[in-house]
Amino acid sequence: MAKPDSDKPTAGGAEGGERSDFIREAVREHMRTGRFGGRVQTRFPPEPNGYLHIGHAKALSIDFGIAEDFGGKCNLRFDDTNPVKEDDEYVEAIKHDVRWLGYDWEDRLYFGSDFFEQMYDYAVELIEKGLAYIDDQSPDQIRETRGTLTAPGKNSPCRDRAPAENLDLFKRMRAGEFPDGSRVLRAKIDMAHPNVNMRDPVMYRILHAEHHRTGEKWCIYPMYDWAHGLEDSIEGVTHSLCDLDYENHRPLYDWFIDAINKGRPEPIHHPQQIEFSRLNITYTVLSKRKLLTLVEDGHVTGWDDPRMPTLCGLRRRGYTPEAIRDFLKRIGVAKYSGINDIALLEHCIREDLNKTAPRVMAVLRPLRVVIENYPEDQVEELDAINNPEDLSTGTRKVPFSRVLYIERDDFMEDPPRKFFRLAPGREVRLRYAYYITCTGVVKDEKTGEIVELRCTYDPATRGGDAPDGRKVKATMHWVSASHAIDADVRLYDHLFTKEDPDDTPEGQDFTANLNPHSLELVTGCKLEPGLAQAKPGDRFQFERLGYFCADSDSTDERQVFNRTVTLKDTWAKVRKAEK
RNA sequence: UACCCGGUGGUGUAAUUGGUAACACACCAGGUUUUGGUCCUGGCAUUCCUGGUUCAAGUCCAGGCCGGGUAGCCA
Repeated sequence: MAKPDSDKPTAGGAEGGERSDFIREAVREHMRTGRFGGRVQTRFPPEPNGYLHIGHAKALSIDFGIAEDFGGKCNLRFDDTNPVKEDDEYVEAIKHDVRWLGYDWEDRLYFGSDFFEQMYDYAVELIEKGLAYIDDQSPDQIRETRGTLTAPGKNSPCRDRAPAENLDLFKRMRAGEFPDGSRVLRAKIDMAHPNVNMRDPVMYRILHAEHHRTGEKWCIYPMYDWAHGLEDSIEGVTHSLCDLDYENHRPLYDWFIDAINKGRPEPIHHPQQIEFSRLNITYTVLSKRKLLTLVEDGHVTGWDDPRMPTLCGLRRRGYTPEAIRDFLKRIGVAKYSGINDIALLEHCIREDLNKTAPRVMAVLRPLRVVIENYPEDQVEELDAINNPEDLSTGTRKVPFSRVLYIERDDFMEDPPRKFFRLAPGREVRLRYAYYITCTGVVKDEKTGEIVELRCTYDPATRGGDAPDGRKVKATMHWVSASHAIDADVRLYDHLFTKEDPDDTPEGQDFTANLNPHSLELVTGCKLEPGLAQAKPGDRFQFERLGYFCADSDSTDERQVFNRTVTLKDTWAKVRKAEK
């Protein structure tokens, strides 16, 4: 399906959906004029040399999204033209991430290396037409004679080699007669071209390396610029969507196809490349090189560290595919290279999880509370709502007893004006339980640290409502001390302290802006007992704190949770404003 | 001082393709609330500049200013 010749105008959604951006507009115009026979075919072309990150997800959402909007198809194609960097391990990881995000390439999985033979034949055609030549210069010589951005380059002494000799040399290159780096095949374009990419670019280099798919079959490998457009052409891709980096390369891709088609009875398919700006997010780096540095230098624990913007990192952090796709939809597509506020991503995950994550009570920094007038051995099972945004998820029972834990932050001995929570003599509500009043503070004699609160409860307020209608200013979460389970919780914050991590003093790199507090490990947390059943990947809202995701590091004795994102916190804002 | 591409609020996008600036996030101010969450209401831009065409310009034209990218046998 959607092969070059199945040119049936695409049905349903062929209007291009309700979304409007400059690419969809162009495709719509192509549909109107019949440019590609009413066909839309895209592709997502990662190189299998690393893990996908949210920037790739933007490309994914454009490639698959536009195909879907116009009733077309999107291929998954691995661009594997550099055997020394690529590996099967990445192929599998990438496929997994693409599927996780919710995109389906069906049976259209391709590898650039599947087309090596065809590309070789095209190269032979160019040589025969005198449009490509073998250059014996060294890499250094080629670089030196390329010229600069403002000065033209110089012709290679090999440039006017006869086609027959070029062909012979090219065949011998393939046959393995020459060592790595000794020769290359170059396109014969123009060494004085103002676009440096057009100064006789290298098409093939000699690389005696084992390829993850073709093994030892080849010892010459096509350069990306030569291969990429041909892969698109062979697959019948109508719209080659890519980021702005390749804008200056488009004339070259067009030149290659035109050169192949020159004098050819059956011209090969000529895709239309359209470039969009890549994703930038505040407090984040999104380049493979920088992400690799973070991993290799141990600034994070790995590619799936929950602070990483990789898809595996975001997944472990607790992000949902829905939230990521929603974010990508909201930021749109354009050519302007701006920077997106990470707050929007956080908004998207909150919005998703608010509707879907079960609420539970978890005390991160426990403060012991004894309800003095509550019977010593009594335990009550109280009803708690699982999700007030989705009552169909029902209720659960949580145990209440004489000794509880509350959050240390929820008590202040000497509270400022706007602090609504517990304080000496003050009454608050324990969620789904009772009103309690603080009657005493127990301190460590040596350190002065508060170790326990003494409180009384009002039995008439069971469930959290006062029959006399009296109000409290705060409702707090809690757990029963004897029933709670233990957990470690990882609190994550932005990986960098600057919106633009590259904004550094002279001589320093982006790692100078690493946030030393991007991970805070909190041990000895107390969770409501039901959480013992949580499985890695399960997401919850810890009431009043944020959204958390059970981590694979959890053991039978101790659950481990990662904080996906905090709840919006106006109290934190108030405190910050008063500082 | 070469070539390519951009410029609409704090941020990212929109504007029936020439008809009087919209949406979201952020921020600020209120309301509701058994989560200081959610939800609701209100506030927040003379579209980089200067000229021109036009009844009418964010949209078209000219010049300028500013920003990004480009010199791998990487992709």
